[in-house]
Amino acid sequence: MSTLTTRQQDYSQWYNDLILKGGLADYSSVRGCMVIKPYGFALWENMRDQLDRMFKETGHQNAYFPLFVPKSLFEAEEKNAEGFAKECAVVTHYRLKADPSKKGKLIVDPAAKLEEELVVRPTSEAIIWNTYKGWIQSYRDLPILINQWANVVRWEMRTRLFLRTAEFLWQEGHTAHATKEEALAETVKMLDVYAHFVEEFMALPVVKGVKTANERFAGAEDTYCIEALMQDGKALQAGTSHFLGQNFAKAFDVKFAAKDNSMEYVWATSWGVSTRLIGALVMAHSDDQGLVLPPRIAPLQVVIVPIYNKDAIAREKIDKKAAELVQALKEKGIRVQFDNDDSTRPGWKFAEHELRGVPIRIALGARDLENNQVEIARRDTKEKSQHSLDGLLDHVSFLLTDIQQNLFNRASQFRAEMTNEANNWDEFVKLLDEKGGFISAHWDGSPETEEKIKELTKATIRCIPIDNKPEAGKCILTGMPSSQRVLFARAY
RNA sequence: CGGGAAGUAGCGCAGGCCGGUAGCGCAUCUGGUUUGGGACCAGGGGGUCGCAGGUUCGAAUCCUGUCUUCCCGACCA
Repeated sequence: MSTLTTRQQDYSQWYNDLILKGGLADYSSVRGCMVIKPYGFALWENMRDQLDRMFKETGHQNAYFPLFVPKSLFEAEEKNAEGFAKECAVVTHYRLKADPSKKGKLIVDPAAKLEEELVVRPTSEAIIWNTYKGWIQSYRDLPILINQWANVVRWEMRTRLFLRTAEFLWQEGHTAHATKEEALAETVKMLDVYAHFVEEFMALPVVKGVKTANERFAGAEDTYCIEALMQDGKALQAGTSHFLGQNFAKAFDVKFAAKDNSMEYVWATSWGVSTRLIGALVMAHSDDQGLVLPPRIAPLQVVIVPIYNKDAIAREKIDKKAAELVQALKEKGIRVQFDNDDSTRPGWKFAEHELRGVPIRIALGARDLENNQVEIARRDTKEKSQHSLDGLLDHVSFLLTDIQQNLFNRASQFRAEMTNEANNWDEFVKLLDEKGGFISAHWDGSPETEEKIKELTKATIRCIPIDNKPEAGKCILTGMPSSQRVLFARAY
C-alpha cells in the first residue's frame, strides 16, 4: 500500500499526503483551486455548524450578498481596494461565441464587453456597506449584526491545499454600530468566539492578539487575531476580527440620526475564519500514520471493525452485537460506522481508519464475544485495551472527552515548549533557526524595524498579545526603548 | 511571476538519450481459500502516453507552444 511521507522526511509533502490520502481534498484542473471531498467537507460542516450556532447565540443572523462587486464600489474605500487590488479576479465580458476560425471552439465575444468591470469578491465590505447605506437612517436601525457563509477569490501566486487557494470558503461577519465602544466590544467578542471555538472544538490553543500596522487588514483601524502554532514550529493565523472604525461608513456615506438628531457616521466591524482552519487542524495534531481529528468535530467518532472467521454462526453474532452497539452509540449522539466491508481485511481497515483520523476504533471478534469484551484503540495515543461490553457506552463517551482533552493538552505543552524569550539579536536568530516557534521579544514599535527583521530572518510579528504585561526593554534589532514584548515567528 | 522537477491504466512508476506491437507493481473484475495490523492462488479487463501544433513513411520518444501540479523564492493581512 501507499505509504505516507513522514514529517521528518519532508513536512510539506507529509501535509499534502495527509490531505490527499486522508480523503479531505483533491487537486482540480483549475489553477490554484482544489476540490473539497466529502470527508473534508463533512469536517468543514461540523466546524461551520458549530460556529454558526455560536454566531446566532451572540445575536447574529445569516444573509447573502453578491459574488460580484462593481469596480466603482470596490474602489470606494481606498486602502481596502489597494490592499486587495493585486489579487483580484475581474469579469470583463458576459458572453462567449463560436470561434469562426476553429470549429467547436469558443472565444470571448468582443461585443459583450461589460461597461463596468465586476470584481470577484476577495472580501465583501464594499458591496455590504453599499447595501447598508440603504438600510440605516436612524440609531433605531442599529446595530446590524450579519454574517454570511460564502466563497471568496484571492488570486494567489503560490497555493497550498487548504492554507492558501485561489478560491476558498469562509464566513464573514459584518456589523454596524452606533458607537465606537459598541463596535470595539463586538470586535473583541467575536475574537473570543473564535478563540473559544478553536480551543474547545479543534483542541488547538491560540494566542489572542492585535496585529501591527504592517499586518493590519486593509481598511481597518485595528486587526485582532488568533494565532496558532504548527508542529514544524511555524505560526498560522487562524482567524481575524477587525475594528473598522468609520472608514467604510465614510467611504460609502453611511450616516444615522442619533437621539439628539445629529448625523453621525456608523461604526463597523468585520470578522472571518475560513477553510484554512482545516489546514491548521491537520498540521497541529496529525502524525506519521495519518490524520488525528479531535472528537468534537471528527466526521466519524467511532468505527467498529468486525473480525470474522470461517464460522458463519460467529459471524452472525458479531453482526448482531455490532448492530446493537451502533444503535446504542447513535442514540447517545455519537457518530459511528460499522465497517463490515467484506473486501478488505481487519489490518487494512485499521490502517485506513488511522489514516483518516477516526478517534476511536472498536474491534469485535468471536474471541471478544466469548469474553463479553471488545478491543478499543484510541487514535491519539494508539493505545489498545480490552473493555467489557458492560459499561462500554460510558467508556466510549469518556474516551471521546479524554481524547479531545489530551489533544489540547499535547498541543498546549508543545506550544509552551516552543514559546521562548529572546533578549538580544543573537538569541533571537539562534532560537529562530534552531528551534522555531513563538519568540517573545522587544521591538521598538516602528514599521521599519519590523520590516527589516522580516527581511533578515523571514520572521514577522504575529501579534501583540492581548494579555501582554508592560515591561521595559530594548528592541532586539535597534536597541531603542520598548515598553512590551511582542510575539515573533515564521508563519504560513 | 523567477528557478528547479514532474505529467504514460484509478494510484505509484519504467520506457524516452538511440522514433518501429505501450510495460511493471498495487488497485479493479471473476472463481476459490481466508480474516486479531495493509491476505493468498488462478484467470481476466482497463491507456487518444496532459493538451495543441510541427518534423517523419512512422512520434510516448525529436522540436515548438500551451495547461496543470509539486518544491524553492518573490508576492500574499
